[in-house]
Amino acid sequence: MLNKTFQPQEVEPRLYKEWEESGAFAPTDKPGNDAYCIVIPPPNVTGSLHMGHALNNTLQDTLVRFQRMQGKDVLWQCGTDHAGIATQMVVERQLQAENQTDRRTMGREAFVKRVWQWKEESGGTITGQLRRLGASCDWSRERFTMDEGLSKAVLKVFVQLYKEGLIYKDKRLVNWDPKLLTAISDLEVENKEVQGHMWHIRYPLAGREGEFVTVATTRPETLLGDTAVAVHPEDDRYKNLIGEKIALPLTDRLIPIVADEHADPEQGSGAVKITPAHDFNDFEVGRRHHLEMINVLDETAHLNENVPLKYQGMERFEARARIVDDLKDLGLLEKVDDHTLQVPYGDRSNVVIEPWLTEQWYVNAAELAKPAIKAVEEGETVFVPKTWEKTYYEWMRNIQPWCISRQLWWGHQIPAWYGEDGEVFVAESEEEAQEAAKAHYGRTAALTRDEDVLDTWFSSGLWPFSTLGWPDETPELKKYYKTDVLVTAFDIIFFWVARMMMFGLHFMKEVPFHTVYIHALVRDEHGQKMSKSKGNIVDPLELIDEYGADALRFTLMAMAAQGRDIQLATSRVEGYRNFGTKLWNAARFCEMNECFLSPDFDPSTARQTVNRWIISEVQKTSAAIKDGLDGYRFNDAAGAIYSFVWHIFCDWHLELIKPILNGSDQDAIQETRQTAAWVLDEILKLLHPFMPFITEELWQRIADNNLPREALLIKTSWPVARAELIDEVAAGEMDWVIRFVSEIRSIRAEMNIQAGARLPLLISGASAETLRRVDAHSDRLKQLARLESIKQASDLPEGCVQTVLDESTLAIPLAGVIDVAQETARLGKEIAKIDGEIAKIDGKLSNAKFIERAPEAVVEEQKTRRSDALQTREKLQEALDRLGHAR
RNA sequence: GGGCGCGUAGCUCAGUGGGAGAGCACUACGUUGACAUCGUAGGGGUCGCUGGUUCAAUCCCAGCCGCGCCCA
Repeated sequence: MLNKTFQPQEVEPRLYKEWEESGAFAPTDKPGNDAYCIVIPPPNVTGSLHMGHALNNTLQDTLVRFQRMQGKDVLWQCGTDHAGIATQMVVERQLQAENQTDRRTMGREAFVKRVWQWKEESGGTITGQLRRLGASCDWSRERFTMDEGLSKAVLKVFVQLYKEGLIYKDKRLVNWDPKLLTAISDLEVENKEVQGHMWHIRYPLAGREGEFVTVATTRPETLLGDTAVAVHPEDDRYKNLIGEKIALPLTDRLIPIVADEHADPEQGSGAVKITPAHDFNDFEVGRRHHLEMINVLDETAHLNENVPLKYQGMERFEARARIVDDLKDLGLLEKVDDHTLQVPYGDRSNVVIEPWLTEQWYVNAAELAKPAIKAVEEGETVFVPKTWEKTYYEWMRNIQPWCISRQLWWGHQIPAWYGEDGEVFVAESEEEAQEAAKAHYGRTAALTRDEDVLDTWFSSGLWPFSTLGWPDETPELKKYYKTDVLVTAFDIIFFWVARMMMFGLHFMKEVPFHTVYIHALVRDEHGQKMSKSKGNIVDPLELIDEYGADALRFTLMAMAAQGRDIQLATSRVEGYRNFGTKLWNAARFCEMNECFLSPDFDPSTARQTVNRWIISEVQKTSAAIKDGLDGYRFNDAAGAIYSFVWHIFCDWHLELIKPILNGSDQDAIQETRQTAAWVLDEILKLLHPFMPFITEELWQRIADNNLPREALLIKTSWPVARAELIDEVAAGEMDWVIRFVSEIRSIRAEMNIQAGARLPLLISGASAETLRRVDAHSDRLKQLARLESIKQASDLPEGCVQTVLDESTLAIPLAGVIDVAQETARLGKEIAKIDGEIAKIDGKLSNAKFIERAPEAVVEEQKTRRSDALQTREKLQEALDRLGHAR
């Protein structure tokens, strides 16, 4: 016997273990099966599960379970990435906390060893949390971006791209993180709006005593690296100064005034200072005018030896204050305005990023982007919702060289070796580099390896094929590439999706997936983005603890409408936990009533209308779920199963069959029990991808009463909708029964009739079919509407409460009991409502153009609606008239 | 400045060129031994505003107002 409620805490770990040990998560490897593959967006190995992961993996797991049940040979390829900067930071912080040491003191080898050690200890956190969510990925194939095979892939890709000229070294401005002491990519920079100042500084003209050009800047400290002042070539105020020199304040340098369209005459004074080594725009100006590039900052953003002695060694913001003071003393500070500006911050370090001149490795992303753009244009890969394709194009068509080197120790070390003269040898191993060097120098040479490592996304960009074994030609690679769908959030379209597309096409000559499903961002219930600093994080694990994994999963699914963010309210999670309880109790009801599935039960042989009807509804629901999931409309799929289980099966079917189960017709009892058990079984299958735990538990518990199951539910076949099981006649008849009961319940409640009182019911004006239905369903009509009797009457007595059902009038004689005024008001309201509807339809039908131009079916529909409404109105009017006689 | 998206019930959100929906919250009443993590019934919306297209607009188009996000 089932308990009153489902206990997720007890059941979830047990079932998960059972699934995993049974091999249910691994591909079946049966020949002839269609392959279906999803690669997981690898979470950071340092990470822990947040709501975004919960949504992302719930969607994937639902798809994967659904496809698996449909007989596909499913691989959900899982793993984690090494998260270069983030992981290195974590370990460095630990070192500092523990023994006040740092990585430089330890040395590279010891440090990297320490990171690996940490990864072994805590790298399992997030995978354990994914298990709690119910994720059915194939753990036996779990990969890590730094493991041997994936590292081999990275080497091969780097070397090949280098040989093809698509990877190269260049000296240009990068986004430099002066705290982490590494370059980072454009994408790792977060621009924040801050309140700052605009300093207007007078730059004295050389050889023209007392004359100035005023420039405005938000970064006065870069003045020391200025190598020009630019004015717009068409700006009449400055035309005559082009070619003149400025005596750069605080230095002894003379710098030219150049004409460049970068100077905007509308902005400030129209003249701008040019610091090519410290500003991306100025860098371009500098190139155009062959200006000197003076780097005035060191790697920690302190002023270096290229500035006057008094400023050397000063921190950048301290230097700013000092320089402003000095300019003021010299009378060169014209004014200071308040100014809002965008300041670049490192997304990991949260310090202000410096554009800094260094030599780094780059990928020619523009070249790799070309086929990646074309593949989406031609529909080889489709984004769902489609609107994200615009975002993808926008980024891909304006793509910049991708800086891939990082001055870190944790990551894939760049396979480049340098000879003593700086000659570079790129090779997959030191031996090969040595050979190349020998060929080059004609002798054995001492080589040193490039110290830097690669951007983490360089390795995760290979994920869809490196995890399948590439560069080896494994059976998995052959079978599962290209993969099916990538499920991810929009914020990593650039970081990851774009790069997988580029690398996939370049190395596999085929897109990595045919569909990219972009899901929502999960926000808090007020629409705020969840963040630690706001303190509005909802921890998915806490929700799982409180409501169970199924409830959380179903909530996310039900709210995962395309193109819209999810605002998560715990009341919704609670509601879907209740849904699980509802199902549990329905199963309990079946158990109590001995509704046990018979292995040879054939739903097409059911004879009872109520059974034929529910069997039809199962088919419709199954089709709706499949439609929803196939179209990535998860909320529609979830809604279909929810309303079927609660509002059709529980609210109506189980109530409607009670009179049969409690009756004496043994054939009917037998058929009804088997049908109910069969429907419950179908429900478990249909709901399994959404709520895997409760369904699997019920699947097994039901078997205890019945017959042993051949397989776990996770391995059971999906119930494909069968059109031949849909009986529209039965559906129409049960719809009538439901409306009958609802009408009576409604008037009882409105007329404040005692809930328990059994009442006699009179029916008049009924057609032969209606009378047949009354007869066929009298037991259930009487029970659900709390009626003592149902009798046909040609004349209704005075003092009845009345309602209209199609052509017939239902009346409850309550002479002397009902409040005539109240009933008059109620009927009056009904009539007014229907009059409104009739008026609206008449408006359309009297419009000649409507008759002329609207499709015939629409006109017909309106006519039918009108005559139905008119019929109801007449009946209601009659009822009202009768009431009048009672006065 | 460029781009994308969103304004539908008190709240959170679906939806559609032709009869306004769900969950939660709210109100009333709880009978029928599956379920109070429940049942039954009910109230509640000028579908942001203004124009246009159309026989017909909450839905399509334009403008405006408000909000969010991405990029510069």
